[in-house]
Amino acid sequence: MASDHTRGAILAAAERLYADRGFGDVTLRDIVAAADVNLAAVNYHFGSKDELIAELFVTRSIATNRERLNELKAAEEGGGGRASIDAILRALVGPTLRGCLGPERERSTAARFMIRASIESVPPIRRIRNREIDHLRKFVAAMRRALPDRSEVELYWALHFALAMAHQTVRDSERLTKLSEGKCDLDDVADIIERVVAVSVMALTGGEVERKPPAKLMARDAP
Amino acid sequence: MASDHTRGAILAAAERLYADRGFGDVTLRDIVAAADVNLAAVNYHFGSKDELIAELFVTRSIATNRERLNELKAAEEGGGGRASIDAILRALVGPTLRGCLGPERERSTAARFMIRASIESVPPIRRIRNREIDHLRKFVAAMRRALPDRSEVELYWALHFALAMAHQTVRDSERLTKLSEGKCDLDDVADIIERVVAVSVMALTGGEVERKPPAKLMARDAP
DNA sequence: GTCTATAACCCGATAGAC
DNA sequence: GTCTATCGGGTTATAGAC
Repeated sequence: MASDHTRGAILAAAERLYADRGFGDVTLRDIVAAADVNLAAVNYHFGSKDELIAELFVTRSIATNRERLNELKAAEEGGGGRASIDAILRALVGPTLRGCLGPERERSTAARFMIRASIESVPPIRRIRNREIDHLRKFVAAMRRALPDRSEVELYWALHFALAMAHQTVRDSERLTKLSEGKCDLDDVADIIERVVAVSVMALTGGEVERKPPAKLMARDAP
Repeated sequence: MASDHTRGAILAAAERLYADRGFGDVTLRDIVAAADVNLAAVNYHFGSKDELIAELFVTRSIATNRERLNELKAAEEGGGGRASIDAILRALVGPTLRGCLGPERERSTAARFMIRASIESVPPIRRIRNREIDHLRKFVAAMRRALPDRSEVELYWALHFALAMAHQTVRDSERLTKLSEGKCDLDDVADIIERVVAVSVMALTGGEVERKPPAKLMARDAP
C-alpha cells in the first residue's frame, strides 16, 4: 500500500499550502510539486480538487465537534444531568477559539488552515458547514434544559450570536488588533472565551425586558 | 462618449451575475455576453477582473458608510452633540442589516451582491474591507463620548461584537432559519436590529462585573 | 481614444499506457 | 497505483483596425 503514502503526502502538502497562501492562490500543480507526487494522483485519490479540500476540512471539523461534545458532556455530568448555560456556551465556542487564536508562533498548520477556511469560505467548505445543523441542535437541547423558561426563539438567537462573535473574532482578529492599536489582546484566549460567553449569557438573561417594541417604520431614534 | 454605456453595462451585468451565481462561478466571458460588449472592454475600462469587483464593492460600501454616518450625525445632533450608546450602535449595524435582510422578493441586485460579498469574501473585497478602519474609528469616538467612563478596550470589543452579530446574521441567515425551523424571523429587520443593539449595549453596561478572572489553564468549568 | 481579434499561458480533469 | 499526454476552457495582454 504505497498509496497511503501518496495520499497522506497530498493531504499534508495541501493543508500547509492552503493555510499559508489561501485557496485562491494554490493550484493542484503547486500541491503535487510540494508533495512530490504526480498530478493525476490527486484526482485518483480524491476525485477532484473540491473533494480534497472537503476532506481536509471535514477531518478538522470532526475533531472540533468532538471536543465540543466532550466539554458539553463533562459539564452536564458535573451538573447532575443539567449543565449551566455558561458552561454550555463555553463548550460551544471554546474549542474553536482555543484552536484558532493564541500566540502566532504556537499556531499549528491545522489551526491556520481552519482560520483560512473561516475567512475564504470556498464552496466545498460552505456545503459542509451547512450540514452542521444536527450538531448544533444538541446544544440547543442542552440550553433548553438549562433555561426551560426561556422561549426557544431566544435560545436560537443566543446560540447564533455566540457563534457569530466567536467566528468573527477568528476571522477578523487582525482588524480588531489594528483598530484597537493592540489594546485588545487577541492572544489571551481564555479572556476572549469569557467575553463571548458573558455577552451570550446576557443576551439570554438580561434581554427581553428592555428591548424596544418592534417599531416597523423606525428610521432614526427619537428619545 | 459611447464608452460610458459600455462601462455601465459591464457594471450592471457583473453585479447581477455575481449576486445570482457567486464570484467563483461567473467568468468574464459570462459578463461580457450578458452586457453584450466585447471581452477586452473589461480590461480596458477596469484593468482587471479584480478591479471590476473592487469597483462594484466600493460603490456599495460608500453608500452604506454614508448612511451610517448620516444616522450617527442625526443621533448626535438630536442628543445635543452626544448620542446615546444604543443610537450609535443602531447607526452602525442598521444600514447593513436593512440593506441585506428583509423579504427575499424585495432584495435588490445591490443587496444580493453585498450578501454574496459577505459570504464569499474574495481577495479584492478583503483588501477594501481592511481599509474600513478609519471609518470605524468615528464610531469608537462617538462611543467614547457616550460612555466616557468605560475603558477603551471595552468599547472596541463591543463594536467588534456588534459588527460580528450583524455580519454573521447576513451571512448565515439561511442556517439560522433552518436551525430554528422558521421560528427566527429573518424578515423582521427592525427586530433583528434591536436584538443586535440590545446585546451590544449589554456587553458594555452589564459586563466587567460578573466576568471571571482570567484563569489561564481553565479546561472545563467546575461549579 | 475605443474596441476587435487573437496570441500565449495556466488551470482542473481525464483517457489510456504501464 | 502511477504516470504521460492532452483536452476544454478561463485569464491576461497586445497588435492593430476603426
